[in-house]
Amino acid sequence: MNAEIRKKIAIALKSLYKEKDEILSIDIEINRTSDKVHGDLYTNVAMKLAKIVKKNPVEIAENIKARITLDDNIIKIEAVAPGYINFFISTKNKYDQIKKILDYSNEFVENGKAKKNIHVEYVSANPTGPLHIGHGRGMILGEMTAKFLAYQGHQIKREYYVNDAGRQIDLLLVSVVLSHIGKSMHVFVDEKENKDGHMLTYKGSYVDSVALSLNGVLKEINRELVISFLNEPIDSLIQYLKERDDYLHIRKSLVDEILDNYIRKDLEAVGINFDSWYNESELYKNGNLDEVLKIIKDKNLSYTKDGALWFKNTQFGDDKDRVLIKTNGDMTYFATDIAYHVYKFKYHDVLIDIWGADHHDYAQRLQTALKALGYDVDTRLQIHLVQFANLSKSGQSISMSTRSGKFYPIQDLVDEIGRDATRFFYLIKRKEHHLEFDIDQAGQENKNNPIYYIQYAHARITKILQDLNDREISEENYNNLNSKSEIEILEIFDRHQETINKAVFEIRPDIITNYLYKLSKVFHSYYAETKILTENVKGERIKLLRCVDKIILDGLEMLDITPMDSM
RNA sequence: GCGUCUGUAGCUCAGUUGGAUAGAGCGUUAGCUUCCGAAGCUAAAGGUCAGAAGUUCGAAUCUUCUCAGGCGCUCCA
Repeated sequence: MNAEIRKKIAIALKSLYKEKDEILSIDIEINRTSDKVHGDLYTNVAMKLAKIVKKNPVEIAENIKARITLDDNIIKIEAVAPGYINFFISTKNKYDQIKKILDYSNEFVENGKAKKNIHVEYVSANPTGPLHIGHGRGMILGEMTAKFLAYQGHQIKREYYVNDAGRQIDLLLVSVVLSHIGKSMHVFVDEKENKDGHMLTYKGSYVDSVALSLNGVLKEINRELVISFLNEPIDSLIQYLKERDDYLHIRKSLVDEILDNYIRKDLEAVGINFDSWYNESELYKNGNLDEVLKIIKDKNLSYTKDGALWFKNTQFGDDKDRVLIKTNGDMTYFATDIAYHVYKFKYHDVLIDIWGADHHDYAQRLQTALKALGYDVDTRLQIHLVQFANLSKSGQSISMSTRSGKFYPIQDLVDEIGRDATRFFYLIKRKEHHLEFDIDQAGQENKNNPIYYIQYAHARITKILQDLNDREISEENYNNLNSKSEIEILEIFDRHQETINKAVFEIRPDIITNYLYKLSKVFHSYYAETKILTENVKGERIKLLRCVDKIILDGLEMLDITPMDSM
């Protein structure tokens, strides 16, 4: 409808101001009125024009109005102060929405738009323990990003980057070794000195189970020798482990154990899927890392100082230069991440990283480095930062640390409130906003819980359609759909297409959660005031319900949430 | 201190590209079951859109400053 009106106005403008390009190129906005008194749609184009042609906006509005003819759809036009042009749309047009919605399917592909090969990386939590609720938001938003991009018609690869070669793995390894020799609670001297109470080793109870599973792999480790390292800084023990012939084998077993028994299961519980898993250690093996470091050196983007290799970040506006290779020879994440992205660039048009907002600074650093290496970062790399979720339970905010073992596993959340509520609540707000996630509310089975409320709408409709059986249904007479809530529902229908499209193209699942909630609200209201299964069931009402149900089902499918026919 | 995200009702949030009188839910208060699922519905009260200035015919929306909160500012990841 908007497009039709826009076209009519454009024609009117052309006849009014044929010679002026400035006017003809003006963006004609058609919006929904906030009050029915003003009709259904309005445009402010006359007020915009007033500035250009220096005339009274109401007069302009009148002129435009005079050049637009009424038809089946537009039954009345008015030009009012301070310059709005209001359009009154026929009920016939509104009822056409019902057919459109019943014919609709989740298809969004815009013709003529270039389809790209896009790599989406998300979660990528260190394989050092179970995933917890702090990972939840990035997990689900990552999955939705990939899904919506696929809806847009792009070719998507969803990848989990496994940091299987960094220091965290070595620290976890030490923790497991300690458990293996029965010294789980040991605290190293450098941990004791750590004033902020920062643990180096992992203290979660899962460490003991992992140690148990790795019993065979660890059996060659000499208990007495390990104990002799306990009164030294932790790096002495790490050094010893790294020098062992079986180090790589042990490390791989450890990472596999964590991935297979924890992370993959956690992801499965929430319904997160990956096409591929890429190991950081690959970058060492296949020479990508060395290659990138060589290019950096050749381009004179690095220098050596204090025994470390530094990237010249300050040349590109950063506060300070950043270390690539530490004095002890270890790579920083910065170095391996550059190599990983260079690798990804080889095979994909666009890279998307879904990261926590705490990586903001780091994101810029990485972009700077890749730009310096000559990549078109502005068009080919998007780093989506996801703000933190503050989860609370019983009024208490939950804080977490994998290291100290104090965390709330995502598995527990799923067990408690279910997979679908978990997904829904993480999606309720746009990623740029902080999210308050009240676990008590998400677990409730009443109207306080939006996902429950939406599911309930679907269940009620399902029940009615089931009970319909052999009842007599009258032919649809859409003119009867004129109660307050029926009109309201029709208006929500009218917004359907643009809402879903906006959600998909702006990658905003929150728009869908919101829309479904509003629709459900009006539906429940309608349900309470109108009895559907009367003696002679009105066909138009059944059509209306089918539409509501279809929108809910389509929406839930987009969010990968399972509808419940009964609850 | 610097960077960044945020600030709308007691709480959690919508608010379309700047448009007409600022919108929900929770909570509070008052009501609604011979009837399709009351796991629900209706209504009332509740606002200096953090504050100030600016741009504009018009600002919750744009600009600047101030204040408050989250996150980051390691040879951590």
